[in-house]
Amino acid sequence: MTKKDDFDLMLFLPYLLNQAAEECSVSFQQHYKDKYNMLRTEWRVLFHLGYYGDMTAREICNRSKLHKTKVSRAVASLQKRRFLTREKLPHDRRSEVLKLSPAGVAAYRDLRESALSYDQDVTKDFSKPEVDALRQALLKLARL
Amino acid sequence: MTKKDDFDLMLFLPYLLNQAAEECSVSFQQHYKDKYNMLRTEWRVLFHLGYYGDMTAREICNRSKLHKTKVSRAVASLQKRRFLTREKLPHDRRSEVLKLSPAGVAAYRDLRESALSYDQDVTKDFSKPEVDALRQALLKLARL
DNA sequence: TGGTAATAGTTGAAAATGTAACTAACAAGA
DNA sequence: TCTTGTTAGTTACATTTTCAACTATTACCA
Repeated sequence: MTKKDDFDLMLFLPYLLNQAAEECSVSFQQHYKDKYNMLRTEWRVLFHLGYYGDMTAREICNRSKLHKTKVSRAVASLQKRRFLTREKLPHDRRSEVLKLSPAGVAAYRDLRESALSYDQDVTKDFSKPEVDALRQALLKLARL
Repeated sequence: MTKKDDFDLMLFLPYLLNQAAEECSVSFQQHYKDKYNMLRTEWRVLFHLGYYGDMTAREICNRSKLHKTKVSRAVASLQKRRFLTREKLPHDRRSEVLKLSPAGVAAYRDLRESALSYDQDVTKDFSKPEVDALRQALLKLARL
């Protein structure tokens, strides 16, 4: 019980992934948290809309794997702060297309810059092939 | 706004890490959640004690980077369910050594097996060097 | 048609988390 | 000793998240 089985906690993937993800998430937070007063889920929604273009909440759920209640609340909050607008679809009035407002687009563009430079900064201690391999591995693990 | 900047959301590290970590965490959850009714923080504490041996809450915080309130609550909960005991240190009565009870050890051993086989399963589509590289990269990102 | 099932999205209550303030114990210098 | 500062850990309160139930709308099919 003192140490060493044939299992190294430090190298256990879910644990390691969580540690790395937390570290990155927390340090990236400052970019959107203070400046735009956004939560993690909110900037994710913003990024999806900014990057992929207009879509419904359901589509965001599918792509991001965020739960629909989380998305629903993030959307409500972004709307209240005029970062996006919603519009019922004429042929299916259950769903609504979400569109970024000009302010939303501006915030997206700004945060995209932050993200880009953050990404460069966090990967600067890796070689190009290392980073590519890492991203591919993560994509596979995330089942994307 | 429609697509393609010189930034790929899908490859943004904090996002990708989060997706991969979520996927793994959620799918590993079933092992400790249903069987032992534990939360993520709780099995983490259990694993630390099981793997590294008896230690104080503070030491768990340092190693795991979990916040002390989280650890405090996890410890309280594990104690209530008789997975561990606490004992004040004679020379510094602020801190307490945490020790797994026999039930705690049993749970740890059982979950360690699950973890081991889960880890093997999730990495089975990678070559050995790939997995090693991945773990090293994650260790670096997590600043461990 | 009418009836059942499925889907998009919202809401309320319960559980979990984060933040800050707190208690208790120690430390160290005047 | 007294005062100030630090550390281990807990608690209270506000914010988030989760889960399940809900509304409204569409889909299917007898």
